[in-house]
Amino acid sequence: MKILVVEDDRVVADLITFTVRRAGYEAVMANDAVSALRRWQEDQPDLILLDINLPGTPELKDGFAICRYIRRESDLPILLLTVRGEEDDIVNGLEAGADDYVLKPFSPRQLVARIQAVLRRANARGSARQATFSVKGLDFNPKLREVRLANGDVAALTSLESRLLEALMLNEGQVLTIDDLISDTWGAGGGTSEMLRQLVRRLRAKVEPDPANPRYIHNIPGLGYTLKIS
Amino acid sequence: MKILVVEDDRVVADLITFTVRRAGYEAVMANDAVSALRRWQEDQPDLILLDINLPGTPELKDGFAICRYIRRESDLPILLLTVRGEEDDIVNGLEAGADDYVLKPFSPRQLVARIQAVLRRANARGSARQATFSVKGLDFNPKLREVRLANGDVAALTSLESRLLEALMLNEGQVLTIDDLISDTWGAGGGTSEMLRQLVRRLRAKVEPDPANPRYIHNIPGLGYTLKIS
DNA sequence: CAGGATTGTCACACGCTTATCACCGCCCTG
DNA sequence: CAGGGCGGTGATAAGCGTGTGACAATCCTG
Repeated sequence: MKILVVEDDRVVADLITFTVRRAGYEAVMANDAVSALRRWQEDQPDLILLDINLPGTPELKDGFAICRYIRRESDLPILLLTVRGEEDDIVNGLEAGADDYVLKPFSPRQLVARIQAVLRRANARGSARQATFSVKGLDFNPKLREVRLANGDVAALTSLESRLLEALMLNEGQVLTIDDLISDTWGAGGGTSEMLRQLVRRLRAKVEPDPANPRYIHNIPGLGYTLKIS
Repeated sequence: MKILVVEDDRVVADLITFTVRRAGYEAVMANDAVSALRRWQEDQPDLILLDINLPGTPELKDGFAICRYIRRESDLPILLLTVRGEEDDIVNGLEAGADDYVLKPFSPRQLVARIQAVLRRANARGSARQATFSVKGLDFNPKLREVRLANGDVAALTSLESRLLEALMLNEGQVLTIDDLISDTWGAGGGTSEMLRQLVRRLRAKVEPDPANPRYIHNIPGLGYTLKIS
């Protein structure tokens, strides 16, 4: 179990990492918003301890933004660190998608208890949901970023390909517009339609038995793409 | 947005309904398991606030049973009300299919925040369901822009064909004038009657078993077209 | 630093969609 | 019966969206 600790105050951060490590978790640290997102993507933690008050760039002003961003991308459990008395922070944070909160200052035992509770909850939630999407003939494991094709072959996807396929599989049978797919894959205002076309092409090359006659990823001219069988 | 509040303690129940109503939701109350299921079926709420400790019949001993039952039947979001300290309840409830939990006693704002969070998540999940028109022998999915014919064939429609068919299906049995159809398909002041004739022709070619003797799309001379069977 | 994988950019060709023109048959009416 | 409105049919060309190939830029890794 890996925990990402996002906290700008070095002293508090060290205290937290010490605590969680003693409780048997692996700890990764980040001291501002940007490095937090970076660590999140690279280290793939199982839980995030997120300080609300963060120094950061204007567009990622505070922890709420990170909260929302991460919540859009995954169902990773997020535990907020808030200062006692700031109830607005708690409400805002929960609205932004956080799972629970811990008041600073906190006792180590309390912190560990919350972490365990949230992890257990996420576990219950996740076991109900499927960790691996599968459409007929296509098994997709987003964590490993692998698809098992109908013929048994396993194809490794790149990060972008994986995101695109996940977006398509989450909405199997319904049409996603170009803009939807772009923001799902690159984030808000990230990519262009040209980039999407290339990405679709590359994903098809890995996933479709005959990329020229797609069986899964179909284009709806003027609208976007959809994932369906045959 | 309608919320079903299942809570046996009259005082707590009143407090909850007061809170959710002030937040702009409609509230329906049930004070035991049986009436909860009854309200669930009759009032078709959008979310259920479910107290775990309920007095009830043996086979519906507690909230978990209701949780499982409702979860089997629908994907209605369920928010548990649990007493602080009973952590087992939370885990059991989440495993039984609940979406989230709120600890009693709770602050009104926290309750509302949780409700909004759960609704947002359910909304993202449920938008996957597709609306599909169907007239006898014709199944039309406007999102995918495809029709399944009586013989099982699936025909892909173009953007304009899809709009025309949608207009016709929305007004099945009624006569739509040329101008109505033009503005429905091309927008205000967009097309000509000649263009409509061509479009009808192409749509018939895809949808009618015998385009020369239309079974679905009929012309009413001097008026326009109508969609009806045989 | 080299080399590969990943990702972004450009250019082009094909195919489908759609608009427009032309023609024919039908019904109605003067 | 002639003529005109109306609707069905065919063919054609313009236009756009999409697929594709090649290449450059970037990131990551040994």
